[in-house]
Amino acid sequence: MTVSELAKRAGVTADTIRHYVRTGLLTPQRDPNNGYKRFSERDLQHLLFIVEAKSLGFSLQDIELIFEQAAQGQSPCPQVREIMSHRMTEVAKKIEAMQTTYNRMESAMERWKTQPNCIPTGDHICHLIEGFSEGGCCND
Amino acid sequence: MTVSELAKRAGVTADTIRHYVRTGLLTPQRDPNNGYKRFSERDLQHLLFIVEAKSLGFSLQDIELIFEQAAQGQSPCPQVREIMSHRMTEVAKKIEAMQTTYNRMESAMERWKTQPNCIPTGDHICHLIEGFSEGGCCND
DNA sequence: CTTGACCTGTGTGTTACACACAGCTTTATG
DNA sequence: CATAAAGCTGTGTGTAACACACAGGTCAAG
Repeated sequence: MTVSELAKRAGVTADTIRHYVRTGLLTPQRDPNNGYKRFSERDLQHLLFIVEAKSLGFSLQDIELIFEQAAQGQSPCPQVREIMSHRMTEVAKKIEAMQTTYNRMESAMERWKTQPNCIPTGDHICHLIEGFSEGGCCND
Repeated sequence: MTVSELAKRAGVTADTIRHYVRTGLLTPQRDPNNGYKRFSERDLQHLLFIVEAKSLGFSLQDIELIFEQAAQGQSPCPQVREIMSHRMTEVAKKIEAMQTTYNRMESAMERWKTQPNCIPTGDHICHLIEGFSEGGCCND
């Protein structure tokens, strides 16, 4: 398989695959004629694994670790469980942070409805943002 | 002010400030004696603006745009409103995607409780992940 | 054989900083 | 005053996971 054939079969872009090859997650052979990457069925299997693991929140580094474990004939399952709980708390934190930001954005938008545009005076840049926490407005 | 003094007054790290300087968001003078960055009160004001805008979901590029507008004496407010609504849909999408991932993670963890560890056979890498969507288990 | 369409590998850009590191400053001490 | 330790500085580079640009190679049609 070439890069684009593999990409089509796995539902990812060719660039994604190239990225995985560059970082060593996939190790295709090379066509001696033109230097093109040549992928096997096993490579496809690995790629599908990557896609699924990513959808479960694993990072590419996590996945590389799992591959290494498995390549040594060792069960990656204990690591998988451990990494997963790490990632879960991480993701939870990120969601919370983004939600906090989103809430701030909503309340800003709400307040801005009643605030006019203002011209920078040199003392301030944009009253919509500046002193938003304190509730100031350019016409106060 | 030096970098670290400014950092302390704004509650950010010195590296953050150095980053803003490198990208042109802050433009301190230089101490002719030692080449150190020298910040003014106006720089502090700009930095505080950056911090606040970031907490409202603006990117550094957005903020640079706002600075440019204001520097030309034009009101950045219309742009600010427009960018904000862009960013809000972006953030909402991200939150949704992460929430989806999180839900998948939760259900994976739940299912894994009853699944034993398995040893890679060459046909598979980790049954916990592989075929998770189909509900397979290494002992099926 | 040539034209055009498509595909390839490699190099670089993206976001918002954190870290490493050699060298300069400042402070404490003798 | 000399010196050594502690701290601070600027610059260079690394991070995650790709996307994009681009010069050149490949393939089918004519």
